[in-house]
Amino acid sequence: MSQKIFVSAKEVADLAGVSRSAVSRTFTPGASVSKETRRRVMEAAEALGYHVNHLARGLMRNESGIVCLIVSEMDTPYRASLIRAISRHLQNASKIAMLINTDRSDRSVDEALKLAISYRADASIVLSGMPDKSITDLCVKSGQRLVLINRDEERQGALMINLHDREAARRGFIAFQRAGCRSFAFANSDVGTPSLMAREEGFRAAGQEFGLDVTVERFGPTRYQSGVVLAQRLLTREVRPDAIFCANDLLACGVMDTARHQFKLAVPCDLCVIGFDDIEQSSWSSYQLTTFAQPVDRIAEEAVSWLSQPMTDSGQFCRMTADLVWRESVKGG
Amino acid sequence: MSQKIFVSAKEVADLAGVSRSAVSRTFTPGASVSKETRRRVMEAAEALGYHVNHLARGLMRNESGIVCLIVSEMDTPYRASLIRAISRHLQNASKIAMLINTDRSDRSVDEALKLAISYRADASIVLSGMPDKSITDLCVKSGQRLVLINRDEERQGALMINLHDREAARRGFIAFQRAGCRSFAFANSDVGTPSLMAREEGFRAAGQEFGLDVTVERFGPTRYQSGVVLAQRLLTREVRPDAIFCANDLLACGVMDTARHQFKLAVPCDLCVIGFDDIEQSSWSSYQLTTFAQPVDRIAEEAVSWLSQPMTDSGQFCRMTADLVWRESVKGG
DNA sequence: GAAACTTTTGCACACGCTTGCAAGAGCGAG
DNA sequence: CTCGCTCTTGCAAGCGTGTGCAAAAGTTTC
Repeated sequence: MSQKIFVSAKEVADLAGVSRSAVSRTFTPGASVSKETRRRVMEAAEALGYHVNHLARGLMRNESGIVCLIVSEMDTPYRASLIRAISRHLQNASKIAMLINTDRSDRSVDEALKLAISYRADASIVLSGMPDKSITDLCVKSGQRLVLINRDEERQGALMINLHDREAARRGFIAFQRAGCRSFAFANSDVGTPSLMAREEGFRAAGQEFGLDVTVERFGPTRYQSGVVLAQRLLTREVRPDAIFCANDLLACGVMDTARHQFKLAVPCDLCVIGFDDIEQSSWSSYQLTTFAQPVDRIAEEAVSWLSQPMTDSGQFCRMTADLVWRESVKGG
Repeated sequence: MSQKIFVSAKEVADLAGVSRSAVSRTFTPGASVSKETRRRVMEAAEALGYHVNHLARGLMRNESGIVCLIVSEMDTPYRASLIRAISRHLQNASKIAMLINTDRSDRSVDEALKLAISYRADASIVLSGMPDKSITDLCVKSGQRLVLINRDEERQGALMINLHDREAARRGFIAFQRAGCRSFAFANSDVGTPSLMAREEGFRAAGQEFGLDVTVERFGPTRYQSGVVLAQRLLTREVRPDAIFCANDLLACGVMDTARHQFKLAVPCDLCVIGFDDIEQSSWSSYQLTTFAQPVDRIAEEAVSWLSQPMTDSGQFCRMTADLVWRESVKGG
């Protein structure tokens, strides 16, 4: 191990000819220091390359400034853009994001939260998986803030951010109807994430409401390749759907590509497609996918601003609506 | 501010009826504790929900376990997958990733490194921008490890990971020639990142080597939309290129889409395209892009494993080769 | 049973910082 | 000059750990 030799407040104090407290106060907003002392301290700090040790500060203040982001498959477009938005908002709030990768297993979300506790994170934001209740209770009991995004299960003391998934799916169904579609399908992954299931149920319920059949197909993880398989299954049915609602844009891209290249179908003429998330690729001219946009920036803003609000004992729900972005994958926008 | 009340080693010690040192040793691998004491400590810790305070431990050991990832535009596919790979390798090495977003300005890379120092990070990995020499010197002097990925500028005491960009570009040129192309172009962004410029120069040099003209166009950030503009400029030239090497896959996607949809060109018949990075989208059937693959996982592995190796004074270079992934965007792979 | 040795344990200090407290410095009013 | 006031400053305690040191406990050997 390399010997680290960071410069400490003591050294700055010695060089500036003041006490350690003085340099501490210089770097503490709102503390009482004279103009002159501050100048000398800053000068000495600059010369030595001094930077306050946030670890020690966190230890004293009982507030580390660290916020853990717990996420799997973080290279997925939607996840990546959410991470980006959150990290930006955190930095604006003078906090810092710690990234915990939970790719390995579902249990690893619990491990992640323990890590968050170990680093005395001020808060944790969970984007993937669902932690065990005993762990979230421990977090909350320890005074950590906890935000669950698209998890849709109640946890005491946490903020739960969700979308109106069911209602969005219903709006999607109606859009298909307006476009003159007659045979409706829902393409889902088989991971069973609450928000994905809510979309499926919403779409199904809409079918029931209008007395129309909905075929549902589920397969694999929520990725492009699953979309390929789903399209192959759906488009070889005896009655071929002319409308497919995909649980997410990645699936939709796979579905569209397969419909076009393998089945030689034209979108939207032969097949209408709607997705969910509004990832960047959906706007590319190969797709021009009509989709529901996740309000990524608002989610990030809501999550971060909640972190600095006074704690309430009960859990708090925050439901946002996903706006439908009209492009070319549905007839007659 | 919420009052945080984490349980400390003292409380565990009291409950277990041992000294505080005992519990400290229980959680220190290789320390001397009897089987019996360890059991009682673990029991008490479990009951109270105790977790070692990594902040305090870092303070004592002078080793925080934190590694800063300094990156802008982290929702870009290549960046996102690199971040994912690095975070996974870090966790395997019992370290934790701190994510610093430098979207705002180039100066903010320096700010990011100062933040890394403040949190006494064991190391920083720079994926975007180029920090000022005075800052990197301070990092190294403080005993921090520093990894620069695709930055291609020497820094004392740092590990610099780069690809053989020029050579790859040359191989690309030859592939175009074999495919029977006659009019060569290079599509670049105008951000001037060293690795992007190296690819451009390599391609240019190859043209010179074979006595063939290369037209170069630069525009905007390194994104899809810039690819659209670049295609529009290149494909309206009096002599239309039939081979375009794109500095990266995102540009290539924009170029391909525009060539096909706006100019009604067939790829690869009318136009051959090569990209760089091998992002996921390149394998989607709408693109089937022939491209040079960044060895993302090897980069991450190399970076992380270097962190635990003894420090050398001089900088260290690590050059990897990008393998050409043959798909359908060049004739006759 | 005692000596020689190993293993375990508690004490106390150190890490770098914040902050309450009381003493000091400056200053205008009387 | 002295009193009372405000603004600064240093002292020292404390945050939750790790670890060297010496004492205590346990184990082996003769």
